[in-house]
Amino acid sequence: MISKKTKYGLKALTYIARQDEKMVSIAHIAEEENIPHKFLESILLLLRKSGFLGSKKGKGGGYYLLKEASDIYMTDVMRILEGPIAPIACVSLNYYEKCEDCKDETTCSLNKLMIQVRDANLHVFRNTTLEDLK
Amino acid sequence: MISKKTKYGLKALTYIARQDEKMVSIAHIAEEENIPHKFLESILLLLRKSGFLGSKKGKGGGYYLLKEASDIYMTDVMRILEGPIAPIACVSLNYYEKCEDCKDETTCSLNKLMIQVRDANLHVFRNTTLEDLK
DNA sequence: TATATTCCTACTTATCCGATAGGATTATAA
DNA sequence: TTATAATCCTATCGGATAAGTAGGAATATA
Repeated sequence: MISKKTKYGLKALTYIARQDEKMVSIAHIAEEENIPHKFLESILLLLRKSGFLGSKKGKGGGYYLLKEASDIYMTDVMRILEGPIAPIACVSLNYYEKCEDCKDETTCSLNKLMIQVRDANLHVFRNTTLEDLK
Repeated sequence: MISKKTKYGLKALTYIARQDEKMVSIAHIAEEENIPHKFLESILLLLRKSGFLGSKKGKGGGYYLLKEASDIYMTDVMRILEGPIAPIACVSLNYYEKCEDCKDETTCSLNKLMIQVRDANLHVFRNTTLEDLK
């Protein structure tokens, strides 16, 4: 199950993507999408620092997409918002960690299943961009 | 990411499935698979109450599979150990819950993506049984 | 100068995960 | 009968993480 952070983040990105060219404020998105204002603020800050969004301070300011929606892949967004796409760290491509209790990962009974799950999810996320959510 | 409960549960089930007919004790599995004894105890209790395992108390007792490994589907095991297979409750088949912040689920921008993820995972779990993990 | 925005750090609160404690119950076998 | 070895059961605990909040600093506009 994805976190609320991820859900809110995806909704906000979609909302911004729908407003071509225009700047969108946190307050506006929070209102329209029923997201707690301060929580959304921290999420958009993260998305800006991760290179998805640009921002403008001051009156009339807000957020905007730095790339075309069709160039923003769910693989990248999910990794920032939710973390690993793999169901377990020992088969993660981007967040790999050794399994503590396992003697040998390659012969672990879970290995094959976990890789299948990872790849199934990767397939979906690699073939979906923000454009598809609009 | 799956919980340790799920990981340990799957490993334990696999271990039991490998011992044809024989009873296996918590202590034995805990030792072999490097799982904390008391934690494993609670997991096996759950799996027994959920109908996957039978048990026998007292000296020489332990756990055993109630069905053939090839009849134990990952869909069922995962739902007990990990909960919903869907990435979000509002598209869950077995753990459905209404989305709070959403006006209309069917027109929600996340809906299609979440269903795709759900189905991708379902496909893997429906086509994997405990036999495949042995 | 008033106002509206983002930026930033820290904090709080609640929930869940992982693990443990301690004994009750039950079966085996010496 | 008794010692032993197992599951059964309920409760609890510490720490991490999730979700959300506070409060002001910085910046841009009109």
